[in-house]
Amino acid sequence: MPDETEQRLLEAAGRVFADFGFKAATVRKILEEAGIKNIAAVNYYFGDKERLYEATLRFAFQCGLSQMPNPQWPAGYSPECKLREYIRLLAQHMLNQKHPWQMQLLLREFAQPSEAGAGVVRDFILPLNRLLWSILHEAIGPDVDERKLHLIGFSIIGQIFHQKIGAPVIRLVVGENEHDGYTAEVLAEHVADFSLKALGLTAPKEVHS
Amino acid sequence: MPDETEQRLLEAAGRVFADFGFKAATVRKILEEAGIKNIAAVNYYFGDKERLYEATLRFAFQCGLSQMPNPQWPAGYSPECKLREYIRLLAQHMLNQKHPWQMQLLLREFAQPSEAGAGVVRDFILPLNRLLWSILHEAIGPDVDERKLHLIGFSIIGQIFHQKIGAPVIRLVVGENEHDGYTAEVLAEHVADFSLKALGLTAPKEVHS
DNA sequence: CTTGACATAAAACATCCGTTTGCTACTATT
DNA sequence: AATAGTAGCAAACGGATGTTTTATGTCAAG
Repeated sequence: MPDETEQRLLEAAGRVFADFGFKAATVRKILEEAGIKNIAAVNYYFGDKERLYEATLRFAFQCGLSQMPNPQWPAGYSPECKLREYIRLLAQHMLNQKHPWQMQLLLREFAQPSEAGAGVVRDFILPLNRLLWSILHEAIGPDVDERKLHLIGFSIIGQIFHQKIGAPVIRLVVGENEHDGYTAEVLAEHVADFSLKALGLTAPKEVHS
Repeated sequence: MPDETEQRLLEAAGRVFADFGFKAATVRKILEEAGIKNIAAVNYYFGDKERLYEATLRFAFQCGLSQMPNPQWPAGYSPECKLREYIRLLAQHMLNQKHPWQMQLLLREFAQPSEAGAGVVRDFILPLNRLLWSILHEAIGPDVDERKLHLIGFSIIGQIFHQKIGAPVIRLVVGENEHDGYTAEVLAEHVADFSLKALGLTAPKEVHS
């Protein structure tokens, strides 16, 4: 089956690239991970290693990340609820990812965008920010400096990203025991509480706790 | 001069390791960067590439990061001011670093701790967190869940780390023009305002803006 | 049945990388 | 002056890696 091997190649490449980075990931390791004995498969299907990487990036984007929120809320939905839900969606999407390598790969490009990934990352990050900005705009009011709006957005996203990117170190700092309790739901609720209060918004659903 | 070359080797290794990561950084590239023609210098002074990496990590830590705050405030200093100052110190230290590769190297270990760097990173991150926790403890009161305290700390640190780690993407998102205005002072003030309000603390120095 | 395109397999190639080795120059000690 | 230790240098080695080439199998169209 022709395209089946190509698919396995992409998934295996995703895992290996995510684990080791572009340079440290070897073609032979990817092939072994994919269970393919044909050493020339990468060059046969993708030309060379670099184009395999680009394809893997695009694959990770289409497969797991373009399905992100873009939720359609009913008219009259309060901005507070929208914001809380946005945070919950983002946290769940980043932390409960079924295929962890997809997010790992994107985070690699996030910290050090390669030429290949700059466009892809921007296509993923920018809409995420635009949506958040529109919510914030609605929540705070129209008379806010645009730069302030951006900074608030980064403050919110930064809290979530930090929990994802820094997870290994955070685990060391608080101990495995406590860190196991850092589920997406717990983190989302904390970030939402923290951020909503920072914006001076009444926090809905704060009955419990 | 013997130790001079060793020093140049360490600094060059720092830059190259920070730029390319451990695997992609080659010994020959480091030597070229250091202006050393002796190909065996790395092995001569450090044994092998890996021990050079460890030494570089330790060097980066001692040279630029152990000088971080640990400030001694006068008695009676309000927790609000302490917190605001802590944020400003951390932001300045992370963003205004004279030798960018030091922070870059640490951030690499932050996202993907190697065996060599786990201890070093923890020695750098943990005291930072302990100090912040003590401030928060003082600011909020003794009757706060410890886990909540940790989460608040990560929310604050996460905002700053995100601005550092994600700088390339953030620059793409908001444009170079606006991003050039994201100085350490501006970011610190925003993060402090945001976080202090989230904690329900009165924000000092908020007269301007 | 033959042909030709496609997929797999395995060997081979050229390059790069970390490391080792042998050598030379210099310096301080005896 | 002779010796030992240190530092720099360049060639070379062994191994890994990306890629190319050649050979083999598969299968549908003519």
